Amino acid sequence: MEAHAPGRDVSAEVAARLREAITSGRFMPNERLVEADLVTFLDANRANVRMALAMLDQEGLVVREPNRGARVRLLSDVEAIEIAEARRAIETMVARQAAERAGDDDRSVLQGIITDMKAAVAASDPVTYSRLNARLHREIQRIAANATASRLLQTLRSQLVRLQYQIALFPGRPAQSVVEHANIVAAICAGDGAAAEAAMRTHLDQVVANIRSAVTAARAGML
Amino acid sequence: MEAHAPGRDVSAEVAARLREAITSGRFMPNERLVEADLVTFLDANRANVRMALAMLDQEGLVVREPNRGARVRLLSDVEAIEIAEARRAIETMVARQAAERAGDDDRSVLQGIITDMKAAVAASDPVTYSRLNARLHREIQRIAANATASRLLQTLRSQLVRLQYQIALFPGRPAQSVVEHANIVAAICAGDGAAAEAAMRTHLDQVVANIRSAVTAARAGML
DNA sequence: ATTCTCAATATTGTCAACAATCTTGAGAAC
DNA sequence: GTTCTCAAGATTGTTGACAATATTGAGAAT
Repeated sequence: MEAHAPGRDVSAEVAARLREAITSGRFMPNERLVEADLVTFLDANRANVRMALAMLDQEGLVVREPNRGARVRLLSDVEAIEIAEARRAIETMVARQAAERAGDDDRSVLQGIITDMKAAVAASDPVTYSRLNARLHREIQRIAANATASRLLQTLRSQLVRLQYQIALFPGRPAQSVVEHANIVAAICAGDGAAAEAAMRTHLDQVVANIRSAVTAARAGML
Repeated sequence: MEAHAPGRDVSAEVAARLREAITSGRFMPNERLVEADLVTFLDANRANVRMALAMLDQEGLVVREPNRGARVRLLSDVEAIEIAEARRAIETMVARQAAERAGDDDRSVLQGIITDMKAAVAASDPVTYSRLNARLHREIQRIAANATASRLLQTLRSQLVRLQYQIALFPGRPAQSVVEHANIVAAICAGDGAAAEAAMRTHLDQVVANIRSAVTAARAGML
């Protein structure tokens, strides 16, 4: 009857490590993921590696072909845009729910992030800004308290990390983005669900447009 | 250099069979999924059964606990509603895209389904109606040509099949539903994306409301 | 030089045995 | 009668060997 150690699910943990490796760029898109190599890299046995690959396949981060192994999934242009559009559809709903459910402490957290964002923009610090950006979206999800939506958003976003990086570095993008974020926070703090949804949509319209630019730039061989 | 048989992925196929078994009600929510039993039921080896369970866990149809095996996931009330809300967010977008992309042949297909729906309602045939309902939503997805959204919708809907059944049998529901569907189709055929999105939202607002009723009814022990 | 063949290698897929953990039920202790 | 103990059985987790398939590269044929 002891407090029993977590008893973590090994294959899920292996999958988490592999996910992190892929999203952090340790493996490139289309790169082969050879099971034997992953066994040593992830410090796991082959059965768990295979299960992890199956999960990440289901998740859309990896593609498997029978008898030919797994590769990091390479997104086509249209897939990248589709994913960004799906994210927009879900996250606008989340913004509305956050506005309906935010408490006083939640509001001050959000406003604090906006303050830090403005400082980061003033200091021309895109790395810090990118981190605050991620944190703001996470906080909004937490406030919305919609676990299903959060799960969907996490998988959608993990498929786009590489592009997100490039977008955050678009010249002038943070300066514009911080205004959009401030509008979202203002609407949430006012408890105005419709306004929060609209502000989030405006923001994510920009993100979708930027991804369109990014993929056409990539197609033109500029990356 | 021959045309090489598909070379189907066995674990994916096993997962598909198990998914079908769960969504069709062969296994009840919370029912234990013992690996040895699944080996005989699915005619597969344990390695593939375990991979299938991992995939369906990732998909949200199954829950696994370390050293305690897998069960059919039992949705809580809030989870069921969250899933319906997420579906609404995605499918309204799909309706808009379908309106923007529908061709003449697409329009006639959709209108044909509406005609059949009216006939099914007139004949008080909820089973046929339910089938047409599923078919209409599938056709709209096909027309929208958004593979990512279709994939998300498929997994979301698979988690709700049991509830969907009950809702289709709500007295008077088909008669109301057919009007909503006709409005969606009219907007799509008119190429009016905004109207299609609004009509789909109206329709799915009803679905969400019905799921709220269904879960509260279930909680009251009426099912 | 190019293409073809095919054996050697690399890699994935399957399987069964074993280990680790959990669950059950009969009997002991109270 | 109820609770506790713990051994037997049931189930999940891990490992290694083997089979099946794909890839590679050197040499043959043209």
